[in-house]
Amino acid sequence: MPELPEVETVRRGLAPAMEGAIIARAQVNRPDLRWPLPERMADRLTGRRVTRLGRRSKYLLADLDDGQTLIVHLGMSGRMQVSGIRIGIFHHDHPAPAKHDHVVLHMDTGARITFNDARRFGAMDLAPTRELDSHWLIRDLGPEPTGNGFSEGYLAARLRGRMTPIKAALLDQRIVSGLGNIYVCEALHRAGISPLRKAGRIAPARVAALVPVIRDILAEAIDAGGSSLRDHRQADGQLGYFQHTFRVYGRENAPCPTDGCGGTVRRVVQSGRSSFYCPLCQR
DNA sequence: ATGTGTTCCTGTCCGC
DNA sequence: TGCGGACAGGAACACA
Repeated sequence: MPELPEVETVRRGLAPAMEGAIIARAQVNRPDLRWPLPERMADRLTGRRVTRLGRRSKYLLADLDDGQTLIVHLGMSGRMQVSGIRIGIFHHDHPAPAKHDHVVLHMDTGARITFNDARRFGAMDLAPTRELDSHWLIRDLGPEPTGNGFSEGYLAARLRGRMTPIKAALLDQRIVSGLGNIYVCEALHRAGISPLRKAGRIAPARVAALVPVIRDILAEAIDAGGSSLRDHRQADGQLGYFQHTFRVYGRENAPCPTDGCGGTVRRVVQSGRSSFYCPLCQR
């Protein structure tokens, strides 16, 4: 499900309920998600104060006061929802336990953080905070697309000589981390680049143009609270609304929204995943 | 090294 | 209303 904007949206919603609060009780309802959960996870979380809730790529990172960090990935269908706190004038009551509520953190403030993941492609691990950069899930990640490391020069260098389609290259988390199927489709449309084009065969000026396009689209999506198709919810349960601005994703056979283009959005499957694009204005 | 297809799991939707 | 198949926002893994 979630790509960088959805994870960042969730992080922002969870932070007020988690940062500074103590995990009074960690409820772990099954031994595994995509992989086994950490050994004795409930014991190791109980009594710990969350000092900071960060994010790297699509990973949420909850730093704890004992030098460990809880790493959380939402996979395709994962949600992290907060209850038992007041947001503005609204009080979010605790919901009834639901199917696929795999981990629940009961905070000492009365807040509750529920990790629900039907498909169980999500993951959690615990690792020393100072060793996070060398953690096997983190170490090979490319730069954050919103950061300085993701520059026109960097991207050009990473794409040079690559015969793989640009679609696959942008989905490769080692090249740039945080993009997924939706935002790659949308960014390529805005940049006028076909998802089928070989990554190493894009004119330098067009590669350069891709960088600000990706930055802008992610920033806009975060502002909109992410994109809610099936699973994504903000931490307070609200829907994101960036999906209403999709130009091509999920719009097979719709007219291309580019001014004066007149093309029709097509869907093709690339390495097992749908790509939506306009064959007229994306070359 | 690089590129591609398969796999994990559950839920939903669509056509018959 | 039921049933089968396609498809879903991710990404590790096996293999050519």
